[in-house]
Amino acid sequence: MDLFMSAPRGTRDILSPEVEKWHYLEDQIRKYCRLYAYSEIRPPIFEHTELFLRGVGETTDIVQKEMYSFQDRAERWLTLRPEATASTVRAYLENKLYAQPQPVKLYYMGPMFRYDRPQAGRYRQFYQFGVEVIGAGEPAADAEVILLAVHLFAHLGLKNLEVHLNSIGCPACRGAYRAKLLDYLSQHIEGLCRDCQARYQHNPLRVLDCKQEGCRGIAQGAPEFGAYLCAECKEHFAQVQAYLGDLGVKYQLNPSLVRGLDYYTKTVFEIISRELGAQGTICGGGRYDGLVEECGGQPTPGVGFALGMERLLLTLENSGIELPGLEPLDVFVASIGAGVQGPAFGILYELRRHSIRADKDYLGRSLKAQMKQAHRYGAPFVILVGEEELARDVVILREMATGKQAEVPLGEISQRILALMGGMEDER
RNA sequence: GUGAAUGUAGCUCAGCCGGUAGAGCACCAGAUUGUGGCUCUGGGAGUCGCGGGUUCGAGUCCCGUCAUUCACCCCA
Repeated sequence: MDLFMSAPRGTRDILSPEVEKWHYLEDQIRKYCRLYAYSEIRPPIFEHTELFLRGVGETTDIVQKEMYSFQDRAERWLTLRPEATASTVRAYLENKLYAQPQPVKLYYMGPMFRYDRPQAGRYRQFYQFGVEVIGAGEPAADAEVILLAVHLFAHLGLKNLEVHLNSIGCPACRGAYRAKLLDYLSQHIEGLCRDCQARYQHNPLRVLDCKQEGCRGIAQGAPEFGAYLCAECKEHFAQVQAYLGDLGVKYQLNPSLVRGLDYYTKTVFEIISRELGAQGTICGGGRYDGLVEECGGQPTPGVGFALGMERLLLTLENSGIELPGLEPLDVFVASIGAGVQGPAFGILYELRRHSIRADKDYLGRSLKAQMKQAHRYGAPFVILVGEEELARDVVILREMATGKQAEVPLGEISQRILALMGGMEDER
């Protein structure tokens, strides 16, 4: 196939019957956001590149090698958003949301873009749902955000998800810990893998998360961050855990959970599925108390998460959870003979005006073929429009399940079907 | 960015030591001309991912390329 005839690498088309599952998920997500009193924000898909450099952090993998950046005709540097927290914070400042009652609780849903090697559960254009609570530094806000995700997952029927929790402290205590860690690692530098020798330079905390045999051994002996958290961070983390514990949210402490974005402070968490292989993180997030200030605002705390829609769908599928698919048709209108096309089309419109989901054949096919089509669409009723009947101002109404047919006057079609559909509702 | 596997009809796949492509499902049509689900019969379909090489001849061997998948990396 010619290159231009296939979607770019790491992108794809989402079609029925999959798209109906997306609709369902999106509906449930909106329902839960409403329940938790979050309002939607729809930031632009691209932003000034500078926003991500400052917000996400110059040393992160996202900024260094995964951004889709380009210049527009006026030579502005723009970037397709790789995540939406930076945009949300920008919008918070630009729209002066700090002047509204705090905290501001927002959610977003939409495509993100990262130039990365595609893999199961990893795309270059992928969809995230995320929430942000800006203006609340209390541990309860951390707990609420985690609870929202956990609650939603439970509602969708997911079990056996792991909530991993850690605290990476504030700039003050992280600095102190970082110094200790660097000191320790410098004594074992020759034992680290090549990647970790690089991490030692720009993000030593990540060494703790390395999966290489040698690095793991060294990480085992590294000083524990927990011991270096300042009093405030320690107390904050303890309260987050207390809230979650009181609500019965199961979680596990994971000291090696670091996360790759620069803006995180204090609480970080991931929700992981074992059904996904290597890309097991469905949901990741944490607190970012320095980000608003970094973007030019007053010091303002924030906490949130992002959830990968494709990974969520994949986990649901691998867990054997069936999501609602394509809705069946209510009525199929079959026409017999070319002369009745006009009246058949009129009846179709009449049904639709009564909110009855209906369709007909458009290829001039045989009645037999039309019946097959009606069956395939799952229509419980078929209206047969024939010349003989039309001459007497009636049509035939066929109930597919039983094969029973009856003549119905033209003017009573919709009411008759609505009555029958109501009857079926009652039986459920 | 690194390593590996895969790439044949819409879908799932078969195709032996190289000899000019097959099955099932799906789709379409028919089985006394105005009726679905079962059955039967027939039909349309593929430049064997793309490009090059070896060979008398390549889906089958070699190289490149693109894509998918898996692992690394990273994260959603």
